[in-house]
Amino acid sequence: MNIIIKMAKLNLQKIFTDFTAKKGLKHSDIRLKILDVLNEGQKHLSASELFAKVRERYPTVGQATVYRTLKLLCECDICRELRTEDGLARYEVAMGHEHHDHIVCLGCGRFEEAVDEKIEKLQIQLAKSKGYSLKRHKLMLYGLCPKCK
Amino acid sequence: MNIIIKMAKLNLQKIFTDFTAKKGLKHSDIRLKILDVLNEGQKHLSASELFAKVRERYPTVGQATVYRTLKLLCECDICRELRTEDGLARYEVAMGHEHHDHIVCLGCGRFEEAVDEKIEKLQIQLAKSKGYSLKRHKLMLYGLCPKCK
DNA sequence: TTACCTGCAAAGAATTTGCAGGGCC
DNA sequence: GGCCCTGCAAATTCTTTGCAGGTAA
Repeated sequence: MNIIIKMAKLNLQKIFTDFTAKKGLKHSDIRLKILDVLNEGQKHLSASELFAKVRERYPTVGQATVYRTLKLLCECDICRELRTEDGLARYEVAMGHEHHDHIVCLGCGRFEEAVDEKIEKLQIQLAKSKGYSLKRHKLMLYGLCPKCK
Repeated sequence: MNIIIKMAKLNLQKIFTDFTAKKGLKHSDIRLKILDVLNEGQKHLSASELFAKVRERYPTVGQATVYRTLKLLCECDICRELRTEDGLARYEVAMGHEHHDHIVCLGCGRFEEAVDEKIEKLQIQLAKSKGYSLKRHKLMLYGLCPKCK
């Protein structure tokens, strides 16, 4: 394993462990395993997809544990939840990655990341003009990709 | 009823009727009633909230019909579906209203509309830079409102 | 020992589907 | 008359909860 990935992984594990400890929870290997699988796998996994991947490697893990762990991971901002149009909650590791938004092809369902600094800044101003202090945002762009146009 | 609202209502009804006719569906008063209730009520109703409102006025309507009608209304772009963080699908009449995005207070849950022309334009460019032609987008801003700051 | 952790199964919640009677064209 | 429409209830799907045995501290 690439040394940088390994360090990132250890780092996330430490952040997670510290978070659960501070919350008064006990140490759990299974939670860390679930974090690993989420971190190594493809992005935008739904809970049940993640559950399937976890089961491949750790066949005894129950799906309630996966749901409970995802909740904790979101609570400490290691991971974030996307609500897609299919109504499923999807998850991605957010910490240690640059912030990004998403662009989805309406033709083939292809899903990629996108970000524009100017838009980010304007969002802060827009919130401010309404009297809000912006904490975060979600932007989804829907269109047709080069192949589907 | 204000004459302008009345005309807008008739207009939406006509668009909807034309759409269902073109789709080979038959005329249905109930669908139009559901559209009216959605159009007159407060924004961002969930399917079950809409169902409750419809039932107040038309006690025999089944909730399956409300769900089916919402699907149709979204298909023809009269209404749009918002996926909020609570996992519920919420609906608002989009046609005949200016496009807008939403800003949500993380403190009290307050929900208002927001829009910025520059952001809109930059989104189109951002999509273009990825090779996509933008059809639509969803932007949600999360922050603290003046009262909750 | 006290609480948390976990898998399992059951419960819940939101939404969809099947069906049978009724209505539009 | 044929096909769509509708309410009802059952089925599905995703997610949460309760429980009983196990485990960290």
